[in-house]
Amino acid sequence: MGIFETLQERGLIAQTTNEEKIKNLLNDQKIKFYIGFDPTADSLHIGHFIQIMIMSYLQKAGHTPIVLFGGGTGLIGDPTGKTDMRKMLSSEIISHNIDCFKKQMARLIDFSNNKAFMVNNTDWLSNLNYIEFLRDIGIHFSVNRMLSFECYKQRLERGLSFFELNYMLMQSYDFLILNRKYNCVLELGGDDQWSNIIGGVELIRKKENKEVFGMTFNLLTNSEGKKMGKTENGAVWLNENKTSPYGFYQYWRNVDDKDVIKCLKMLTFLPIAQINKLDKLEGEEINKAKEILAFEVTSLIHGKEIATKVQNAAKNLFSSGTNFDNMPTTQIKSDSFSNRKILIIDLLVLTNLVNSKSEARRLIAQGGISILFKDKTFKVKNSDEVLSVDNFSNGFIILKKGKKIFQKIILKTN
RNA sequence: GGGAGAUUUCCAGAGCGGCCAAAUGGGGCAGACUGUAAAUCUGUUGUCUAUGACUUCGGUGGUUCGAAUCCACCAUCUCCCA
Repeated sequence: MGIFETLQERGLIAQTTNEEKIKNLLNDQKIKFYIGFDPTADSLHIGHFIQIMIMSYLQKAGHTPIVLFGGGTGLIGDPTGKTDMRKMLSSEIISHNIDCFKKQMARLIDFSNNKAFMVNNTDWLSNLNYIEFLRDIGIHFSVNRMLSFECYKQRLERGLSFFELNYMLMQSYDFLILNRKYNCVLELGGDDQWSNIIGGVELIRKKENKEVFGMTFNLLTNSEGKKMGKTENGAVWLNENKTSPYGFYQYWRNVDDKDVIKCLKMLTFLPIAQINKLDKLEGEEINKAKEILAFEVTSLIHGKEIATKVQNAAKNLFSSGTNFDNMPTTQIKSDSFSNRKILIIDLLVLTNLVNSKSEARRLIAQGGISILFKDKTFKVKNSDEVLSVDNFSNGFIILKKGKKIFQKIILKTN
């Protein structure tokens, strides 16, 4: 079975410009392909992760990935699928973001010995001459046609600036340049990128009289069709400072029953036969599949060692073990105490478990906070309740918010 | 350039000059039930030194005992005409 079939089997492939030819290209030849990344944040998130997985698959199959950083296009912002115009970013922020992306990608993609390339489209976009660009590239794009694309239709209701409309031209131009410079013949992307991708394929056909290809991948959506990887903090980030490995693990541990198999296929390298076995699990047993999913994804991102740690931490907490290692921890200094005592509400705010004292009071009133010390659990019943230094006789206590959120509080004696 | 309209709390979207910290829905959070799932039901969802006080309804001023609500100007956006 070829690599194309592997991707297909895992439910990754959404659309292709020419399935037969792409299949042939990927299964029987060695090609260069590219995926673009917009450096709009200082960390990759789970949506990017799928793209990286795919690059990894294809690299292992002998193809050469080109990672394109949209340093130039990032200055515009992709209007696709966005209801509002994106914030414009300064070039300093963008280059910082690119550095962060590089580090994270290096985990799964081998950049040594020209096995993969990284390029930045600032290199060719920033020196463009407006008139030449219009004559050379702009002439090949029909605005009528562009506006008929689904992705722009939404924006037509809300407003789409000329500025943003150019995004498609620039992305298409990227493909043209990469084709000329690297002989890149395939552009990949999320399914929301479909129209931008065919823009490039058509441009190359018109300019170079060559046939190149495009293929998109399914976005990670849950059974209700909503994008996955969103939390109250915005996204599930790959950077450990933005989403802790423990939080990352927990996100996947808690996915809906209906989404586990899909996630296993799309986000792990687990053999399909093994996934099919897990698919047979029912009822409570599905939790096993979730554990595997969480472990596999976490180890791909944070490494096996950390994944093992956080998995143990989670297991211990939820099976009421007594091992509190490797869970999210906050240190507090003893000078946060007055008279060797601290209000529990204040502690909750201090540890960022809540955003305000009002929220803390509300939670306590609804019975959502408990404290664990000296191996016993106490529900906090009153917002006047106080914790004293003596309660830290083990050196720490555990704060519990709701059923799943734990925080270990270490008393730092300074 | 001319005209019409909009801007409300996380989002959508009500809002009569006093009874508006602001309806309703979504989302979030918590409780019950569970399997660290879903569904369902309940509560909650500006802040604080907390039965009261304070700060919010694009911005700045004004009218008024009193303004999210009225007026003026500014900003942004949408629509119609050129």
